[in-house]
Amino acid sequence: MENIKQDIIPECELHEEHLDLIERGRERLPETTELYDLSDFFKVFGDSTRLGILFAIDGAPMCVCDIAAVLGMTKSAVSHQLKVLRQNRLVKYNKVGKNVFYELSDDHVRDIIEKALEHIEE
Amino acid sequence: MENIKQDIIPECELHEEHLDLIERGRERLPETTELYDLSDFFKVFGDSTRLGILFAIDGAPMCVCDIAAVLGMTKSAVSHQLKVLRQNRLVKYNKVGKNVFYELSDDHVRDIIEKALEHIEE
DNA sequence: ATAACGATTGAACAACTATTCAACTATTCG
DNA sequence: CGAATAGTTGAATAGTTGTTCAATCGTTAT
Repeated sequence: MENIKQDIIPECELHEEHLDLIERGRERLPETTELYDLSDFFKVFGDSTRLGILFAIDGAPMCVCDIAAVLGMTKSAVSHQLKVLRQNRLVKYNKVGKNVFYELSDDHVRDIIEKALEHIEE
Repeated sequence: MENIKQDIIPECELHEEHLDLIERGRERLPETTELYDLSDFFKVFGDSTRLGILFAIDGAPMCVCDIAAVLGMTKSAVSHQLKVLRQNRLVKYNKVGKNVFYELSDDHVRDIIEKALEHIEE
């Protein structure tokens, strides 16, 4: 019975010829931790609820209740996602009485979303 | 027995006062489909394997086998992620004999990643 | 033809994520 | 104080996602 071909770290016939190509490819890779930070950052934008929140508060700070009203969601669901946005420093907040008003932390956020929209609308 | 307070679409005491705020928030929201397209787009970047592929092939086209060697992964795993990148038009490919060479589809991709890196490195 | 190789694919499984529900904190107001 | 309101949080659940494994497709070479 034959040894089943395992797919581990592969070397194709061009491997020897491509050794320097592979080496240069490896050099272009950021460090593992940076790669993870970067993908984590994008993950935050990869959810329509969180994006919705960012669009909603872009321009005028809003309280959780109003954000929830805009999106048609529960306060709880919105609050959970606001926590993610807070942890990633995409929003800042301001407590006034019983209400907490959220706004975009800076213009960077807007920039990134606009770049993506440009790419999509092609 | 009391009616348990449900959290449905909420109206806080400021609701009346905030009606126009909420209305303007709603106007800032893109259409639902656009919001989904946008978050789907970001989801593609929200995975370190896919980002790794994009960095690896940035500058020089590479075959699947070599990309796998750079990342230390199986061809299968890489191929699955290349499929996602293809479907989102972030890479284009070129078949040469038995090999398939992948490269970035345009400079937009680089731009978006750089913007994000700027934000992270703060 | 048939064997070998690069790449792709579908199914299965494990890990992760978003929403819901219920309980809880903090602030205001009677 | 006690009741009401805004918001947060943890646990549970349902849905999604990434990798592995095995099989398959397409091209090249014998």
